[in-house]
Amino acid sequence: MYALVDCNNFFVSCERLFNPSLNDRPVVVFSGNDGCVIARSNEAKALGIGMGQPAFELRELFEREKVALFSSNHILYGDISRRVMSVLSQFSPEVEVYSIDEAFLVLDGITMPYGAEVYARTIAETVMRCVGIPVSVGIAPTKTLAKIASHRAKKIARYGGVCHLATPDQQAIALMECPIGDVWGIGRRLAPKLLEQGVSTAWDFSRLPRERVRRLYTVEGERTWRELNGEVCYSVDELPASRLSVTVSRTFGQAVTTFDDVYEAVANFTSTAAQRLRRQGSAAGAVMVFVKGRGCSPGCYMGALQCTLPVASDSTIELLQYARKALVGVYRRGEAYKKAGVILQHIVPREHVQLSLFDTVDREKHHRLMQVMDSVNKQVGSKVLRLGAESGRQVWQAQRSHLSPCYTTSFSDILVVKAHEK
DNA sequence: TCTGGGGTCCTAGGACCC
DNA sequence: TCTGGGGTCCTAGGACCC
Repeated sequence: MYALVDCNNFFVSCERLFNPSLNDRPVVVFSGNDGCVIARSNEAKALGIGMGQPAFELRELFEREKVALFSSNHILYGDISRRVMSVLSQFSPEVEVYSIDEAFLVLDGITMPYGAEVYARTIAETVMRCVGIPVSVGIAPTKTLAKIASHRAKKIARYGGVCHLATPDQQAIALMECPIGDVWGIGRRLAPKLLEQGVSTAWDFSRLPRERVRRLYTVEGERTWRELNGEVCYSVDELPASRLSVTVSRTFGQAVTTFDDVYEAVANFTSTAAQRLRRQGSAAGAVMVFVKGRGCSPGCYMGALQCTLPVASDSTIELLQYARKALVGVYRRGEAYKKAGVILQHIVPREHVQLSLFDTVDREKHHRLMQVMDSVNKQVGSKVLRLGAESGRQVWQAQRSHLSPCYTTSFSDILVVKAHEK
């Protein structure tokens, strides 16, 4: 039995946590550069604001309805997420952190004297009391069904935030009421295709012959089919798998033209990516740099170039040398750039790095230096120690006009409670 | 004019080996 | 008309997730 715990309107809930005046008001959180809406309060959803909708389309509505606007504050959301996950780990020895706002819990073998539903309510109440974030809980025999259950927990008021699909009858009803496009694993492409064939609900899909599903929608489609029919195909992964690639990319706050400015951005991205690489104990065998010009395709310049390292590395210094080479290859004078990114590829565990007879780099020295940088930055603040190439005019930095304070991670941002004197 | 960022898996087809 | 059998690796494209 699996429980899916899903935070309600997570980014908005994080903003509300330290700013209760936002309760009952429409609130939205923007993507990077304040470009799109990526989180909405229920009040904002009711106004018809869509997920991913561009901000410029909504300017009038924001004004008229007095919508509270926020730039993404991922430092805050990440910290609150860790707290939620830490509370959840008290309720099951097997927890899979599936995303920043969701986790699967294995409930098998847990003593639940009042049953799974009461247990789920206790989970939700505890998260609310300890962290202050509202969550919905769905319980079912497979992850895909648990997803549907949590959906219902959120959508249907009488469930009060908890939905347990315990019996085959309850599961069948839930499937019949679940539009095919809402099924985990059926996306934007497959849903219209299935609708054309008269498959409009999860139930319809689960009734298709298995061989046909396999033939038309490959093994992934078949797994979804089996999960809907109660057969476990996806188990819980407690340890996050080591990444096969690490990407850091950003849209610039304004168009950037000079090589030095683009390089400064690439240096920052490489540094962040390399730090993520070291955190998982890996080294990368190749660096890819891509840039995108201003405007829309076609006609907008796009370039990407990969550089292979002679020996896989996790050193920011070394990776940046190759990133620079790649950038030199794709950079075109006179072009105005709106976005750039760095992708670390051919990732291997650090201890499995294939050495080279002709290697001239003192890897031990690099490694010790990176360790010092990482530990200092962890204690004192990210990028306090950095490469010179990362500092400069910072003209590429994103627009973030509606950023909230880092209430929980920065001393200067901690809320001050004032005592009013009479 | 203005539209995010970060991932994974699967398949088909081409190129190659014996 | 008939034309072996078995494999690997790589890439592009398509699909999905949050």
